[in-house]
Amino acid sequence: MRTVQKALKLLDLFDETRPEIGLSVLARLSGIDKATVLRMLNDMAASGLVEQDQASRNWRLGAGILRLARLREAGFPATEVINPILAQLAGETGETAHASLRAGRDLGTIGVVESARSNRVYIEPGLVLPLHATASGLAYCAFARPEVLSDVLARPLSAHTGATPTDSATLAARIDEARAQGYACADQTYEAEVFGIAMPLFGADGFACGALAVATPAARLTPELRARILAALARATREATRGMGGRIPEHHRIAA
Amino acid sequence: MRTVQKALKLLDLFDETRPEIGLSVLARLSGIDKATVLRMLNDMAASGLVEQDQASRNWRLGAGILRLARLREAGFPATEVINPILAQLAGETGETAHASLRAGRDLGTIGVVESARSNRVYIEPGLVLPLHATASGLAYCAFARPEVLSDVLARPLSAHTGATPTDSATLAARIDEARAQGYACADQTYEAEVFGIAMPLFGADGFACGALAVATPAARLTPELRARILAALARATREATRGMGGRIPEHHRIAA
DNA sequence: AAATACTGGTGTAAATAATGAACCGACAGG
DNA sequence: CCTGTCGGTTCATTATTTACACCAGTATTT
Repeated sequence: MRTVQKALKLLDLFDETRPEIGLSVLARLSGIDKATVLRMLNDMAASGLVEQDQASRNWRLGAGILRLARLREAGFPATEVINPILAQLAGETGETAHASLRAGRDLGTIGVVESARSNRVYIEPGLVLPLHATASGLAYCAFARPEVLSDVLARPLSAHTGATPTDSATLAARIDEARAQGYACADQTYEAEVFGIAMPLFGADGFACGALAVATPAARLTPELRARILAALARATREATRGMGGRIPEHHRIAA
Repeated sequence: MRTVQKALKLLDLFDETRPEIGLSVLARLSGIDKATVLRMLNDMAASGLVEQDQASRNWRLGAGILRLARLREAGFPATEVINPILAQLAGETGETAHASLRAGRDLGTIGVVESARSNRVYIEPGLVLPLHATASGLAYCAFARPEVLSDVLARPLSAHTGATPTDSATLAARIDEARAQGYACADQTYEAEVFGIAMPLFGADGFACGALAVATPAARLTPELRARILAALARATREATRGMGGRIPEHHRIAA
C-alpha cells in the first residue's frame, strides 16, 4: 500500500476510548514495523497532525488538525451550518440527530446533538459510518455518484449485528428502496436496539455528499414518531443542503 | 525529504484566499512533479484529508479533517474551552483576540474573536504564526521546552516587516525579555500597523503549548489600553490553561 | 478556424526513499 | 538480579516513489 495512505491510517486508530496511544501499541494495532511507525509519526508531527505527550511519550491527534478544520470551515462552512439544524432536529423529534459527510470511501460523523431523554442513542464523536450498515450510508449510496454504489457493492460487507446486510444483492435492494423512498431506514443493522432514519445531503453537483440522520431506541419507534421524524428530517436536509451550497436533484422526492 | 512530510505540506498551500487548487497549480506551488502530487492527493483523499470537486476537478481540504477535529476535541477540549474565553477577552479589551497552539514547529491559530470596532485587526483563519515575528511566538518560545528555543534560534529568520528581528541575537534578547516580563509584545514585526501582546498557554508538563494574544492597530495603543489588555490577558490565560488541564509554572509571573 | 498552451491524468525505467530485523538504554515488576 | 517491555536508533536490502514523456480534452489566442 502507498506509504502516505498507511501513515494516515494510523490516525484512524485513535478514538474516544483511546485518545492516546504509545508507539509499540500503535505498531501492533497497525501491523506496521515500529521503526516505520515512528518515522511516520514524526512526519505527521511536523504538520501538527499528531503530537506527543512529553511525559508519557504517548501520541495523540495534534492541534494542527484544529487549524486545518478552521481553514476548511472558512472556505466551505459545514459544521457551522449543520449544528443549529441538528439542534432543531433533535428538539423536534426528541431523538439523537447526527450529520455525516463523505470522507474517503466512508462517511465521517461531523456533528451530533443528543436526545434530551434519558434513554437515548449515543454516538461516539468522530465515528466512521459504514456505508452498508447504517441508514446514513444507505441514503448516501442511493443518491451518490454511481461509482460509489459500484464500489460499495464490490466490497466485502462486515456484519455488525445479525441484521446487517452482508451480501451485495440484499444491499443493492436496500439502496434501491432508499432511492425510491427518498430516505433510508436501518433497523439494528449497525448497533442492536438502535433504529436509524436518514436522508441524503446534496453537493453542488446534485449528488449526495453526506447524510442527516435521526437515531432512536428501536423499541420507541411508533408509526407516529416515524412520521414526525420524516417530516423534520425532510425540512432539515433541505435547509442543510441549501446552507452548504448544495443542489437537490429533481429525482429526490420523499415518499410517504 | 520524507514522502509523508511532503504530502502533508501540500495541505499548507490552501488558505482563505485559495480554498481550492488544481493539480497543476498544486504541483507548481509545491515544486513537486505532477504525477507525484496526484498520487499524494489520492492517498490523502482516501482518508478524507482532501477531496476533489467533481465538476472543476480542483482539490480542497476534506471533510475527514472535521471528523478528526471532533475526535481531538473529544479527548482534549481546546477550542471549546478557549472560544468563550476569547469572546470575553475581546469584549473586555475591545480588540481582536486570538489563540494558537503548537502545531509542528510553529503555532497554528485555533480561534479568533474580532474586535467590535470598525478599525480592527483581522486575522486570517488557520493562519500559521511564525515564532520569531509574532507576540504569540515570542511568548511561546520564552516558556516552551528548551529545544524549541534552540531550534528557532538556529532557523533562518524571515523578515515580514522592517521591524522583524532577523538575527538570532536580537531574537534571543526579545525572548529573554518576554520571559522576564511574563508576556511578549510585538510592535509591527509581522504586519505593519499591528501591535500584538501575548501570554503563553501552558500544558500539563508546565511548559508552554500555545499562546493567547490581543492584536490592536498600533496607533490606538495607549498606556491605559495596554494595561487593560495585560490585565485581561493574565486572567484569560490562567483560565484557559486551567480549562485545558495545564499547569502554570511558578516562574511565570507578570511584571507590571 | 487553426494553433497554441494550458489542463488532468497515465505509463514507464531509473533511482531514491521506505523497510524491518537486530540492537540499545531505560524502566518496571517479580 | 533477571526478565519483559518500553521508546528509539541503525543499516543493508528492496520495494516504492519519482520524473520524464506522453495522451486526450479544453480554453485561449492568433
